[in-house]
Amino acid sequence: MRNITVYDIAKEANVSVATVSRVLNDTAPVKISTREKIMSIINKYQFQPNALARSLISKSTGMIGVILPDITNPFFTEVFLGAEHEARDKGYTFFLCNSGGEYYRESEYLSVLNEKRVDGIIFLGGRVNLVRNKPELVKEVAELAERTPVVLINGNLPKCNIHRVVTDEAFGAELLTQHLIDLGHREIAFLGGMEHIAPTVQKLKAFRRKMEENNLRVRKEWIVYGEYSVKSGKQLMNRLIDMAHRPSAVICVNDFTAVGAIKAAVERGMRIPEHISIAGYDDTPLSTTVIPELTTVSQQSHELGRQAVQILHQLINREKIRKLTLLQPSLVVRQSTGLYTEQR
Amino acid sequence: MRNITVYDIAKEANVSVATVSRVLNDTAPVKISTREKIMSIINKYQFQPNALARSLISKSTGMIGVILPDITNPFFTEVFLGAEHEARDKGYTFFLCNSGGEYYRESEYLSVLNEKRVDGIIFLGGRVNLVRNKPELVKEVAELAERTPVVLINGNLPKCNIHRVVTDEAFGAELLTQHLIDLGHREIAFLGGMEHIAPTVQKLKAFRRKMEENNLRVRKEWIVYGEYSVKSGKQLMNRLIDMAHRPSAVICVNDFTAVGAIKAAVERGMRIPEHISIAGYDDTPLSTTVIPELTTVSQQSHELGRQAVQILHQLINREKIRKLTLLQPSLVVRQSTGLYTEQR
DNA sequence: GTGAAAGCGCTAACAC
DNA sequence: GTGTTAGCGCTTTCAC
Repeated sequence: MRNITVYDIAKEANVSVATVSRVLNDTAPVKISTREKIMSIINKYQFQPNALARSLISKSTGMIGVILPDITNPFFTEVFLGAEHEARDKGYTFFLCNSGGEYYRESEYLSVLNEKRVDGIIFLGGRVNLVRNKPELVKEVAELAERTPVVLINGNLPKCNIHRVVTDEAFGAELLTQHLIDLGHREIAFLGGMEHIAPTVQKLKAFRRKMEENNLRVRKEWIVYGEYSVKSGKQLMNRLIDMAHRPSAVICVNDFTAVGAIKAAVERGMRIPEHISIAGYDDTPLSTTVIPELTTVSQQSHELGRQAVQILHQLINREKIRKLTLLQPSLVVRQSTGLYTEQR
Repeated sequence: MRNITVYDIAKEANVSVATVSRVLNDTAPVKISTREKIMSIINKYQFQPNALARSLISKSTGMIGVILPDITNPFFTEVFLGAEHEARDKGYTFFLCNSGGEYYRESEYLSVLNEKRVDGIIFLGGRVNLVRNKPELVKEVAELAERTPVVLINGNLPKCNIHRVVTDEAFGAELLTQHLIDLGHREIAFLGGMEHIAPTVQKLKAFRRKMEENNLRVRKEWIVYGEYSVKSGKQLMNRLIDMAHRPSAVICVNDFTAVGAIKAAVERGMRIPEHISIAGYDDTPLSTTVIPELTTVSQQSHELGRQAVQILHQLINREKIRKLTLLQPSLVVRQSTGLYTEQR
């Protein structure tokens, strides 16, 4: 069965395709009787105009591409939800591109999104989180950004001047550090994350600064790099526990890592926060799921997504808009951090 | 700056658009020297053919729509990952449609996916999980399925004969029930889920059957409906704990609910599994994150997604393929269930 | 109010 | 091997 088109509708209604198009788009007055006739035929066949053909002319697809490293991480999932929420009444739909953080897959997706002529792109993780980037990787995005609106979430690309919406991750880390210091902790460790990933570096730097400000020493063996997973958090925490001298508090690079750390500590018979305070970062749903509930920093993930779409929308409509949107993170104190005690 | 097209390439290379198209698609031999000339111009301008125009002709977009109720639930996220994995080398990309389980939004998405002429649709949750469905809701999907390949995951639509890939949820519930009985439990409760949702009904029925088989009584106040969230699990468990007579084991409708149940029990000073055994369903990443780790049933979520894409792919290529693909769930015993003890 | 026809960017006969 | 041309399904001037 051939697909039904405006021509079929026009023919059956004894009008021209132009008229059908007019009622479809309400783009010019049509005599009420002919409009009704056309509508009834449209309904009869459940006719829906081919969006491809429309987009070819209108040069807009109503599609937004989202490139993110890991759909399995609730942080990204929350960002997506925020984006989706904002996009609802604006009529956008989403291409979800799960890059796994691999650059070649990011490149592939960039290219696909371009071919499919998405109206805009939201980019998270992977190359936009690199401390020092490869020129080719940057160039790919920069060139695409000249044709298609792109916004980076919690990331950056050198010399690119691409629109960004970011939370001040350093500030979040400062909040956390100060919180622990206020609780009386003087020996604090930093767990997880990779040395070449910008958000990690920023947090770590802020942590160090805050410690210094308070005349507290940061032991270098208490800065342990790893990944961003529960598994990694567990391993790293075990390493920490095995040390002759343990910290009384631990800041983890994200909630996943913190949960892993808690698991390791509990398995080794420690009580949290009595024996050790553990803090996460991101305030994912996971943080209220775990026992004890996690003290963490809210990145306003939902809001990040919302704002990104809002900016994209303005960009698509050729409105001028500030390049940088900064959101303030906030400390969320729950049960996994407590007053420093001798009891270790 | 106007968009660059095959015409621009053709002009600069002193050939016709047909030749450009030929090198683009490798659809006919082209003299090597002209091919090279064309390629160099393509590279020079970073030309990428407009997929919209291509799709208009080829009648295939390489896009698959995924409608699911909650991107925040790791079960769906794992299914998506499986789908994405299978789709990689097949060249599909995904429209992610988060319905929130609301029928009107499902309808909207169905309509959008149709207009955008996706090559196939994967449908999870919402209306395909209803015990008794509304004809309009069914009709929408059925009609679309005549034009576009559709596969349902863990769902069904009456009289529709749409392709489905499902896990045998009843069998999973039986495994779980038997497991608890084998541990010596005789008083078991069922927590969470809604009365009109098919997967829940199936599990519950299987639970009852298995109990009967073992001459065990199912108290009706121990079957408590609710939702599928951590919060709901917590509430329901608290209700159970408040009862004069408590069960020694609890089967939860999904992992979220089980985690909530664990939280409630722990907060009330109970130890798991010493005081009460708690089991989940789905084997989401959450189940290894919680303390104690969750005994649960694996739905093979990743495989569900993989198979769905595989079937879609065959459907798209007009291959004949069985309507029903059944996956066997498997019991995953971890720490949250244990031998029945008097200690309560 | 309505129709004829051009054109969006591409592919695929068909001709040479 | 390569060019001409007719669509794919729609929107949009420009006439009338």
